[in-house]
Amino acid sequence: MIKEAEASFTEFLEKKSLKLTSQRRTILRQAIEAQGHFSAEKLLELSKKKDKTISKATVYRTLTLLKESNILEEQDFGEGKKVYERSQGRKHHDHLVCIRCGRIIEFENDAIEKLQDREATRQKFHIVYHSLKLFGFCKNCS
Amino acid sequence: MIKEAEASFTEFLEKKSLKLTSQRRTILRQAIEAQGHFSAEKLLELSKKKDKTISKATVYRTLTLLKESNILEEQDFGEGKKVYERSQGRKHHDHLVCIRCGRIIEFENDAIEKLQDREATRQKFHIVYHSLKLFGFCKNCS
DNA sequence: CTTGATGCAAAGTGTTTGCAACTTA
DNA sequence: TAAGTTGCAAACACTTTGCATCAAG
Repeated sequence: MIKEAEASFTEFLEKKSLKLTSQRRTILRQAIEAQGHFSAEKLLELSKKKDKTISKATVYRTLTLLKESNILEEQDFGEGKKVYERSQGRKHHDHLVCIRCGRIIEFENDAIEKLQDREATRQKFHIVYHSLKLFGFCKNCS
Repeated sequence: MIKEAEASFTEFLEKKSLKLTSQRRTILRQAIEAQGHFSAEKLLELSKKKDKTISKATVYRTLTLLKESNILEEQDFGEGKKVYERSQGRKHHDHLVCIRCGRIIEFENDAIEKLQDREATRQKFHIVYHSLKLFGFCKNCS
């Protein structure tokens, strides 16, 4: 998983004549190893544990590259900050967000996707990406 | 439309022992008269035209009340700021967002909603509200 | 005349940027 | 050794808050 991510990040960087620095490698590893959704702040904290000189600025700059290279996907659950999740090698999915405990449940639903495409066609709209979030109470919080 | 909104805002305020000030009335009117989606900044600008003493703080504080009273709905299209739209007396709808020209198209799709409910049931999740946004190119921008 | 509301400016939050020093290819 | 990268702190954009003053009920 790390290997795969490093390979595609390296390729991405080379294609853009950018450099693979030790900071970028560290941040990438922490991002891939982090499970679930994490914020930029969390990623900085994790990265600092491996290399205490890594700065906030570098984390934000690297996050931009990781998004561009489709290794990470950015999500906004309306908590005032963005969160990230690994996307490379994973299927597309949407989210249920518990507004009491903050738990996030992922789901895949092809039928919904199909209807979205149909709706877009009806509107002569070309979908590039979408975001579906269902907010409410999870089974523990109901 | 204004009458209806003023009536329910008044009722909301009374229920909470809050006061209907001239500023709140002005901001409410501008919010209802504004068409489409508008930002806090835009609402401040509109409100200042009617009463130049109205402050940014009051607009933000009033927006909170207008959301709580279900007169406005908050949307985040990922442009870095929140936007608002009138919700009272309107049907629920979702959005297509053009990532080139910024155009926002509303649509209603009961079939999608039904599938969302079914998915939630499957996950033993109780939906309170949801957000579905399809990002891409509108017919003029394709 | 009590309680809540206002305007102001300052503080907050998450994120971005200018720049001189420093690495990578 | 040229070109991109870093850490730092300052700048940013949007939103919230503390407080003395003001107004609605």
